Amino acid sequence: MLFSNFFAPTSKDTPADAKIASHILMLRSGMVSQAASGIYYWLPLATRVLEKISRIIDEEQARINSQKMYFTTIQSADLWIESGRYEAYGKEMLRLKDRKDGDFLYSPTNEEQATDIFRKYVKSYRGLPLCLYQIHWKFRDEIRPRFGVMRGREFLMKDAYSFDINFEGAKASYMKMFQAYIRTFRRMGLTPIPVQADSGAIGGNMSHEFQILAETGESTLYYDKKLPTASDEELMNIFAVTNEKYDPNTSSIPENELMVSKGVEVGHIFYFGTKYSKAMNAFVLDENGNKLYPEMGSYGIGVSRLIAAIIESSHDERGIIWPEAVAPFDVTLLNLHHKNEKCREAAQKIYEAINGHRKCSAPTQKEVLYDDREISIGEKFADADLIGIPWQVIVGEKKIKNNLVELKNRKTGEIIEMSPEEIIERFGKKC
RNA sequence: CGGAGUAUAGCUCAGUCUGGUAGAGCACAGCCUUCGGGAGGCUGAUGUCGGAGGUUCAAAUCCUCUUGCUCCGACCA
Repeated sequence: MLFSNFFAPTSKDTPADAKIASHILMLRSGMVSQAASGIYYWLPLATRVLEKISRIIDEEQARINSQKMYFTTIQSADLWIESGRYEAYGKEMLRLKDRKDGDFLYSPTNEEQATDIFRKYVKSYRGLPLCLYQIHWKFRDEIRPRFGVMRGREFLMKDAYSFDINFEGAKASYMKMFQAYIRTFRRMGLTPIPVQADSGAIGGNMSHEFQILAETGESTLYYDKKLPTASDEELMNIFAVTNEKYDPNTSSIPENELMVSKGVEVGHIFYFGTKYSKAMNAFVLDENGNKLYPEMGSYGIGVSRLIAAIIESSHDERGIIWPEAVAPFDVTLLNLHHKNEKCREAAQKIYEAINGHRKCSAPTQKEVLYDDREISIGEKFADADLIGIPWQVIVGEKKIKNNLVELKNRKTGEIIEMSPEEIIERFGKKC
């Protein structure tokens, strides 16, 4: 992608409304733009990150046989009346009327629809277990939206729904999803902290939140200090709670091994048994021909919030530092001297080698943002650091005389000099 | 929902107290000079002063109503 063609309206000014790093940086880097309170446009840069995150989620869901589909954003109120939540959900739910004066709502969550699609088609215990998920927009009319996309009203959420034949099956599904979430967050360069949680409006009695440590987080976490170094399997059993549940008198962790930090909730999983299957008469026949109401769970990841959480946990005074797995581009190419023929040639050659072979679908292919704009050098460096692509290839006239360019690591600041050919070897498409 | 603010150019804000020609910096467009960390100069374009009503010879400014947005609290992926 050529930066001169790329819609990323960066700014050095900090908008007055933004208070926390992720909000400031998302606005300054041209990722999002506010459309209304708690509602944001997602510009191309942010969209790339949403897609990177979604792909990781998709891969990890596939591993546990959770199948992707789309529920709907607009739902008929009927299902919610049936489940009993139409009244219970309150003002947070956006209610709508169609032209025939029918009652609809914009999905805040989709348990009812998942149960509905299940009961329509699954009639036998042989159809279980089943797990369906989507990554789709939700709307919750928060009393007070704040911190940019961290607490927006409209947000992108991954939500999965599991159906099992009995409690043991449901618990196994819950545990599989638990592990999948740990892997998902770790692949994004994050350290998730699973904490026992209340199940809120979703209902049920087994629930965990996944928190990411961040100074600006809204939750206070108490956890065993072993946690940041634990393996995926160990994480599940390590002590961690939010402040609402922490009681120093009953805590099993000695004070000197206890950590207290602020966290951002990025995932939440629930087991709620037959709450919806019974309310909505979703049943299958078991091997004896008896009615069996499936045991259900639901599993959310706040995809759009994750972007903010990642930035909160990975930035410096100059801008964002993307973990490689979710970066909008793998590498950015800065041509410092666009009037210098050698620089132009070298940059163009590198750009084409990385970006040129669009037919190549090898998994090693890298995406490059080439800053070809005719602007000052300082502005290029500032934008590159602000946008936070993990690797910067810097082409300048001083080095190119000796057939050298620089490879700079955004996170460490480390610079390695190498030839354009070596850059191509490292980032070029390999078919 | 309770409390507190705020609304003037794309952004950050001045001007409002004390009514009298709509402003600055940044950004934007053109030209010139620069060129290893948001450089400098010249020229230029940009506004229903959030909306409605009122007072007045005259309203961004005073009064009334209204809407949006932000912040602080209790709720939430």
